[in-house]
Amino acid sequence: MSKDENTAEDIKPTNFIRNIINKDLESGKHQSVQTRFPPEPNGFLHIGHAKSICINFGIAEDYNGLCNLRFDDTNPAKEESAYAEAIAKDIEWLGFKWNGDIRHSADYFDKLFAFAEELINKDLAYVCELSMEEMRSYRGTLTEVGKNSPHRERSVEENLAMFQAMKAGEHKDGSMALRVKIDMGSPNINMRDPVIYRIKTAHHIRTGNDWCIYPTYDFTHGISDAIEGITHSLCTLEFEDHRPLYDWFLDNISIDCHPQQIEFSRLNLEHTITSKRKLNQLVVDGIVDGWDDPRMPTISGMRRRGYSASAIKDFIGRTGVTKKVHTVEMSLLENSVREDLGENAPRAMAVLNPLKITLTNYPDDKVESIQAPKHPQKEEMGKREIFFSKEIFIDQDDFRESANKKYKRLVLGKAVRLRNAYVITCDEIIRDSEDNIIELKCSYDENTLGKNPEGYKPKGVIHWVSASHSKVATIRLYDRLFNVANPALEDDFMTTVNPNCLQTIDNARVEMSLTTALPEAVYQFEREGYFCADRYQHSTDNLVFNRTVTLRDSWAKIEAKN
RNA sequence: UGGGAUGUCGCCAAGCGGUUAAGGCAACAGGUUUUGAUCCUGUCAUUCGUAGGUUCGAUCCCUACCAUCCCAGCCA
Repeated sequence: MSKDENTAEDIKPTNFIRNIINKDLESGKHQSVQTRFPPEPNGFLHIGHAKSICINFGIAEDYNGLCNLRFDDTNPAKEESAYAEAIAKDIEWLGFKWNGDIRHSADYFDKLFAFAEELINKDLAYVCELSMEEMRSYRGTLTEVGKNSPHRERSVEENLAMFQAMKAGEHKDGSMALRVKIDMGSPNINMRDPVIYRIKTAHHIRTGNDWCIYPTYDFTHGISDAIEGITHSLCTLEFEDHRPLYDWFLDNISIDCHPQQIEFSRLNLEHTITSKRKLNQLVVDGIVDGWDDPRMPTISGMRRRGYSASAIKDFIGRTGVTKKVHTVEMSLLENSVREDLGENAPRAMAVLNPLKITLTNYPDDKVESIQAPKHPQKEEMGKREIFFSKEIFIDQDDFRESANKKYKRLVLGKAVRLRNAYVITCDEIIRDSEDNIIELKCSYDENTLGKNPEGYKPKGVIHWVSASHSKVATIRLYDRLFNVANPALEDDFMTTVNPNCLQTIDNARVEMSLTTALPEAVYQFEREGYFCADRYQHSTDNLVFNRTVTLRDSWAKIEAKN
């Protein structure tokens, strides 16, 4: 089949990892695929994790394989159960299902300890009493080889006894560590006798106070993969240098599974930051309201913003999988969000900055009910009821006293179409004592409901809301969190925070159909953008909508040019 | 200056010795439109980091150079 015979649905993602898997399946190296997603429960998942999730779970799905969720909980000092719970929820929300129960590296602590003893028995590991500072100086530098620890030649028996003593809590934190005996002269610093167990008196979220020694990531990760029968261990580029160590452990312990570690590049997004430390700083410093603030690039933040799981997954799919360090433009994410919401979000009208209009020729007490489509292209989505009356609100931006032909909205003396309703003409401007426009007197053309007026053409279409049949709502307009494309490159990323990343409007007016909006429901407010009823603060009595993303705005471009 | 990686359009990204160098996003120019939205049409790399080489033929192979990223936690 040639490329242009493919429909969009037929196009399966292709990338270097899938190519490797395809070969492994063809060659018979593997009969099935087993991946894993191994987050450390020390923070919330962000857009970068979403990529890893999509790769690991996505490959498992597409190859009819399985993907485990395993918390990489080897550092109790940093980990919290609350994070683990939030992470699991985020993955479920994204729509992925892990294989069996949630795993934990801690589940393998006993096995890991036994493997460490095996290495000692093989004279491949030793207890080292060098302080951290000493160990650093013994390690050498990038260009100078390291030198052997004075404790490197302890007897197996002594090492075994000391390791047991470490485990028994007979030594202070940091006073000694179990190291593996590889090569202090290796050009790869990771191979210069890395530590595999350290003494750390801390309460662990899974094992409580059972242990006072904990295995390091390098020792734990590959072995955990092997225990779980992982075929392809997919991780990010910074672990490339660790691969020789990953392989060394599996080659030197008694285990009959040797997963292949494959590294891909992290996802970087313009105008955002994906460093747990920095995201945490935004939370702690009160720049945002929490890890799930709609401005945060966390999964839960994007969810609260109104981004759907499918939009996020679509975006990840569009960014591809390579080993090239890259930074993706925000417009790609916004495109995925708009595409999804444009298709699925019901329409409604909301006036952000109300300007009152009185229709002088409309009966005082008349109220008309109009059935408006929920989606202009999808009739099957049904209708909603809107109300028309003598007093209405339009947006302040949709009126000008005078304007050139390019301005397709309401102008004094000119006509405009009210979306889903009549054509009106502006007759008079009412001002307050300070010369501010506070009201417009207009006349409506009663023969224009659902049909074009005779003898003249309105300039455009604007949205509106009935004064009597609308509700006040709080609307939060979000903008990018950072003003520069790559805040991580700045000396102090905090100085690039966009002071206007949130604008709150509390006197917006929304049509009545929105009073039944459920939290997390996303609507298109016509001509404005997509808005999501806040997951936590929105209710029938207190309407709160977060702007997910604006509509594309070619008018803004035209205006900017002039 | 050691080791590991990467360099194809503004941003992503296919390509795997013979292609008119896919596609998406962005941008630009038109058309439709009761959302300046959507939708539709068109334009957008004689060139693949640079320089040599191998070959009838190179983005794909070789060599050198250049640029960028990662590594000196008892973090992951």
